[in-house]
Amino acid sequence: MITNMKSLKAILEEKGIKPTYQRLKILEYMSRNTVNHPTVEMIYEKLLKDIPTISMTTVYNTLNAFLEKGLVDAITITGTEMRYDFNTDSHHHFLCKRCGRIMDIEVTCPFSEGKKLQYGHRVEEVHGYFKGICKDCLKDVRNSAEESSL
Amino acid sequence: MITNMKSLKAILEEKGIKPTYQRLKILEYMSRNTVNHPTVEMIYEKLLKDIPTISMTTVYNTLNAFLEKGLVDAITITGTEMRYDFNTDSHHHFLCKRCGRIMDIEVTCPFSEGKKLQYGHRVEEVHGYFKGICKDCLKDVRNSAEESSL
DNA sequence: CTTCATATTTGTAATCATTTTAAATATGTA
DNA sequence: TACATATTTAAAATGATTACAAATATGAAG
Repeated sequence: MITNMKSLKAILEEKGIKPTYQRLKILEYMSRNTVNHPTVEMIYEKLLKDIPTISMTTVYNTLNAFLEKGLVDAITITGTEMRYDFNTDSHHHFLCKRCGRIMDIEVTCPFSEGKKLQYGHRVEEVHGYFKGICKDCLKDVRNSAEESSL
Repeated sequence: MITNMKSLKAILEEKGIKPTYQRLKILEYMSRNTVNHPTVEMIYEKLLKDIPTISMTTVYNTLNAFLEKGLVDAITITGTEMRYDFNTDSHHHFLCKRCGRIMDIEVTCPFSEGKKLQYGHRVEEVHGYFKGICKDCLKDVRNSAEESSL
């Protein structure tokens, strides 16, 4: 787990991205929030506390730069806004329709491998996700049902 | 393959959707265009020729109704606009970054089955897609390379 | 065939995520 | 210190989608 400023700086330099304060802070945020798959808005709102002058545009530009260099992945799963993922290792996601959380899912199969595609297309990206009701929400629903039947 | 007005009407009635002219035409379009995964715009532009008064809103409303009743699937793959699919059988997609075409992909594995998810979540939807360069575009690229080396 | 209630369609305006643009600011170098 | 370049910023533009309200169609009751 890489969380200190020094190695974040090294990561950016390695990718040929000038390590400005904003970029370091955005990368730091991403590296520390690997479970919530944040939106631009979420990142922006959080960084406002440290950098009161930061703009949405900077967050957008920075994430697009990170994306190009493979520092983050972009995931379109909610249908409304882009989610970003610091974990660029091959994995899939689960979106809970009730609480809205996005969780990582590990699946190994011809789909997640991608390469075995027989159609002659050159596969560059593999995206997989599920939608449904997450474990925790299922528990909540059960609890509510119990309450209402008292 | 269901393409005549009569059975389209039956499909709508079966789902409790009143078979208006617009809805029949939209369903007809969907049933006849199973390979291009159209946008709302594409459907709208085509139907304008038959129904000069049709509105975008009607196409949106109708597709949302179809979606709710499971007559079509919605796929978010380009990141910019929703694509609709008349084929609601479990399958995945390939988006060509060069020509923009979306092709059907058949894959059978734990991911496409969905059910085998070990995390305790209730899976209601399975979405999978690849991005890359399609077979035909790869050929084009090769041909261009040959030309430029003449 | 009229009247009325309801559903559908339509056009316009609003919304929301994202991109574009241009000015302001910061950075690095001569 | 001065200048060229990159970055950040705010504001405006864009584009897909939804909300809204008026117009139109539909279907049943008298």
